[in-house]
Amino acid sequence: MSITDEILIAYQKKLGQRIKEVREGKELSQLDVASICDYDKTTISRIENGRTNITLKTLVTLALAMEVDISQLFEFKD
Amino acid sequence: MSITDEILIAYQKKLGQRIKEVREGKELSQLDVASICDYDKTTISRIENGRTNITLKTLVTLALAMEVDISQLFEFKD
DNA sequence: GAAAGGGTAAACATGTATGTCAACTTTATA
DNA sequence: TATAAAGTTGACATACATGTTTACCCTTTC
Repeated sequence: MSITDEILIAYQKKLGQRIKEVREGKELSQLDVASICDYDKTTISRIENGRTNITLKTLVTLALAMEVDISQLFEFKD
Repeated sequence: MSITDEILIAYQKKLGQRIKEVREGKELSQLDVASICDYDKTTISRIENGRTNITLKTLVTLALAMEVDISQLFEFKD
């Protein structure tokens, strides 16, 4: 486990929290977002809990589903 | 090739251009960044040319190497 | 011309994100 | 209690990002 890996996991968690925050702000359930994205709810849960090294494609899909800019998903502290 | 895929590829290209812009602003070559990240220069070239669905880990690594916030990498139009 | 630096590209291996399903917990509501 | 909705987790399959090597194209500089 390198330092970069630790930073990555911390970042995954913060991004997941931010995605959850945006989702809840739009009053959407994980299942709502999953269904709009045509993802399984498992995927949304994994992302919000910082258990995945998310790809740009997934970020684009989530941002479209929640009607926000991707840059807004990166608007968090640290 | 779905509409989402087309949006993704357009996004990959814009992000790649933005990464290149930031790198050149710091007067770094692709090889410089690759060496700091411990990546092969092939990887940097693929990313800047929008040929890869980049992961968060790679974004974190590039941002650390170029000493910018990840959010700055998403600061481009559209 | 030759050599070196910067960038691009194809091919293959490996690791892992996501797809998918099943089972579980938690919370709310009746 | 029980019923349902929301969320979590584990397991396995598939697709693809990245690691790596090799080879190539441009410039520039000698």
